Amino acid sequence: MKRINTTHFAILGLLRIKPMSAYELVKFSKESIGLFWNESYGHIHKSIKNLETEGDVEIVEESATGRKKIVYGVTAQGRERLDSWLTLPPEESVMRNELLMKIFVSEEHQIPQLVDFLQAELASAEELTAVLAGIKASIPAGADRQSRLWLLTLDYGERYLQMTIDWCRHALDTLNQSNEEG
Amino acid sequence: MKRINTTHFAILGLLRIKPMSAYELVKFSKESIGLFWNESYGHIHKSIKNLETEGDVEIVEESATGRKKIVYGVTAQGRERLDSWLTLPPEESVMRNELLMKIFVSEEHQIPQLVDFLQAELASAEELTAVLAGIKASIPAGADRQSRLWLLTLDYGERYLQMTIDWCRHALDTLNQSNEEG
DNA sequence: ACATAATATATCTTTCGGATATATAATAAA
DNA sequence: TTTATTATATATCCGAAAGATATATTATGT
Repeated sequence: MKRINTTHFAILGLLRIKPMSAYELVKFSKESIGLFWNESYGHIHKSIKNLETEGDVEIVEESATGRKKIVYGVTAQGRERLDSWLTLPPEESVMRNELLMKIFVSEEHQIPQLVDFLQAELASAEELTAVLAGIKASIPAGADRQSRLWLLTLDYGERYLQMTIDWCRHALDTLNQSNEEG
Repeated sequence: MKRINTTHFAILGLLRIKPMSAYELVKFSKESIGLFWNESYGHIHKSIKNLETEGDVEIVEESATGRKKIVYGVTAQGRERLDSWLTLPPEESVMRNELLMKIFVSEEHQIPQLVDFLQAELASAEELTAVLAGIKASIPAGADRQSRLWLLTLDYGERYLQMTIDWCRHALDTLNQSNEEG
């Protein structure tokens, strides 16, 4: 079975929302779906060129004067391909959580450094929660259907971060206890 | 800055728990840290050979007769490198959740297929929860310090799945409502 | 007896990540 | 005012990672 370049479809999906340059696309991707969908600049850049060659995206605006900037948009063919891909059941989600992996392979004498990592993780999750709250506040209350879907992904982010915070606190409690017990 | 092959250290960490063949290693990885740490066979196979060349792992057992099987173990040098890597702060966790991405880039008329995907996701999270419960029951109550670390990662898995289940139910409620409203 | 599933190693290609180079415009600091 | 830094912007390279596939043996189920 031929492997699917999912980055292709992520790009089509985001460009359908609004035409963007590669640079803007990377930024928008990070700010909108970045919490649960990782994309790298190198890969996006390569993919967007492939998509252009295949006729799924096209240049809709190019500033010849001043700072160069190439804005891409989705073609009719690209829209069709995207919709067709969206009907396929999603692949299982993959995660690479280095903190969790380190905890699993650590030994007892390494617990103090794990505590440091957990505190940092807790702090960063709390910070991000505040950022999400700000984003949520900026979405109008009388949400149309499209923003209802976005709110669902935002809600996932909030729950994910809260789960992380709760677990970090639990882990810190546990590790501090076992430290005292010696 | 030179990039780090984290698979190398995941392998060292797991092989330190017990010597294994490449095949067993992949299985063990999936069953122990698979929920939050993704590894592929192709990459593990290549990495284990690199590690052998560099002297971080060694063959500890090889069945010449019958079915061929090569069991690897961590060398003293490998243990040192692992411990040194464990002191570094973990990289930010990365995720690729295709379901969430599809929800973000979908349009209103695609909501019915999203409902199907959410139901499948809910069912699979519920199944996995049962599997984790079985694993937890098999760990003795008077846990030593090592298994206390493992319990923490298991606890993370439980919370992650519960969060997923709660969110799926919320999403299904929301989408069914907006369907009725038309 | 036969088919199927589990065990086991090996290889190949494509996808993906991220470091780095280069250049311009806007902003902050000296 | 000049200088330094940050944000915007494209492009390329290479190593890490994913996963499809080939091959062979040993259990297990029908």
